[in-house]
Amino acid sequence: MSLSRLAILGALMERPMHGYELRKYFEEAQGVFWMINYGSIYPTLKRLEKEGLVKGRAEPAGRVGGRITYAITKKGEAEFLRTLEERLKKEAFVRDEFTLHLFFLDHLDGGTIREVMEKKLEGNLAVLECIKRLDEELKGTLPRYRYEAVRRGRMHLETEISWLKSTLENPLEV
Amino acid sequence: MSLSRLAILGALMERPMHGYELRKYFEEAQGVFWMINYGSIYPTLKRLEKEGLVKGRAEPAGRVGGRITYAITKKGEAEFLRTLEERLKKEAFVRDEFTLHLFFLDHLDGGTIREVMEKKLEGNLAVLECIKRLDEELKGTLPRYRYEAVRRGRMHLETEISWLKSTLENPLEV
DNA sequence: ACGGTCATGTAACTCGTTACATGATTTC
DNA sequence: GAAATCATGTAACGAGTTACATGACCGT
Repeated sequence: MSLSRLAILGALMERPMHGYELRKYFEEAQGVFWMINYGSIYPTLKRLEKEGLVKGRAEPAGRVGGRITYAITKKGEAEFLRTLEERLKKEAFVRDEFTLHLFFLDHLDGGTIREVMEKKLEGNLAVLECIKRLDEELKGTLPRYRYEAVRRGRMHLETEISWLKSTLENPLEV
Repeated sequence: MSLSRLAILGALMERPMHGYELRKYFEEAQGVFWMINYGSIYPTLKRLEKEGLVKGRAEPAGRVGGRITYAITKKGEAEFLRTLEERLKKEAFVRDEFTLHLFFLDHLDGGTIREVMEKKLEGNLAVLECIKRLDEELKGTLPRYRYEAVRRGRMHLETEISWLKSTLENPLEV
């Protein structure tokens, strides 16, 4: 099962939603970490419904062009739990794009490298602020592992920032 | 330009290689962080050659089924540098699969969660050992940013391990 | 009456993975 | 001479992104 399918089922485990709402949900709940496009949402919902994992109903009923709210079915719940466990158990190889870029960075000139690093640092500091706010706001209200996800994200961001700073402090001697 | 294309060009910036050798190169140089499949290598090499970014020659010449060694061209070098810079400059959104899983972890039972976390911890500790060895072996011999890539990988691994440990120490009270 | 945002959808495309097929060369 | 590894390739598939198209509803 694809990540998008799992993500949608997972969101619907919480409450029924329509397509547009799913997008909002991911933007608000974890937009910093993970996102899904409309181009994935609607086809995936259709397919999930055909397989009986979710059930859609027009709401308000009969309105043309109105929204379709999808709820997860019993079968969908079982499938979600099974898949989540399965995915967690098989070690996923993480292809880190930035690490690959880093391996080739020596080919670029010092000025470009510095510029890129500074921009990354800036971006990461902004995201960190965002996560800290999330953390403050949501502390205590979140389920255990949802909070752990935020904490983990924050820790990795802080590590990245610390690495960027130490790298910037020791510029490449030419 | 796709990641695979960039990766292949980047490897060929170092020295000419044939397909099989490229795979070995990534396994040895950065297998912990990044990998490429044969299913990507050969078609990509062909396409790169058609575009004049690399040049292949049979070696030893004329042998049937023998290897084809590819070297990067001037055009390829220019394209590689341009693309690397371009990619670095546009902020890439990182879709972290494990974070998504984490957001849904509360749906699983405590035993399964513990099992998964322990396995992750074990796996990460093994990879850390591997990176530490790399670090020791290669310290001083690596170009600046290639070494930074290793150091960064190590730092993030240590962060992940520390997060896993602290999470395991505070089991979910049921 | 206009702009914004709510809301659904499709088509074309790129990318990458997996599995398979083939055969040469080396090593024991 | 058998097994391992070197070496190249293809076909089918699955997943995700981007861009586009359409139209309703709401506030000012």
